[in-house]
Amino acid sequence: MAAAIAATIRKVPRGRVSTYGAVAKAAGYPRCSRHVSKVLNQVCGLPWQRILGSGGRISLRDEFAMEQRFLLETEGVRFRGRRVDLREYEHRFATPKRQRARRSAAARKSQIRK
DNA sequence: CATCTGACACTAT
DNA sequence: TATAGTGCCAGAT
Repeated sequence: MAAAIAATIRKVPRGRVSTYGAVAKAAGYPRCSRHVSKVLNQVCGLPWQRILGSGGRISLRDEFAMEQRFLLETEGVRFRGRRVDLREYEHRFATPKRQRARRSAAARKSQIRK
């Protein structure tokens, strides 16, 4: 799985970005956004700067966030304040086909919520 | 095998 | 819109 995630991340072309959730989903693990972060942190050789939080937010510490932002701008990605225009830069992964048990996440949730 | 952890996502304030 | 709290999954320890 870690490999799948890493591979997915590697698919993001230069000048493009993606989000943890999107990567996780594309890799076939819809709810494992957190693992994406772990993979990024452990696996070397990944375009980590192209992975952002939901909505294009940077979840890194200021120093690293600055670094990431710099790198991305170098690749041609423009920032809108503290965020990135995902509308334009979010990379669209090919159909994963592995659409894993998306179960009734919503159902389960609503059951708990109300 | 049991617990802790993580660069998150999502909802409610 | 920004901040805080809660849920989640699988890898590491």
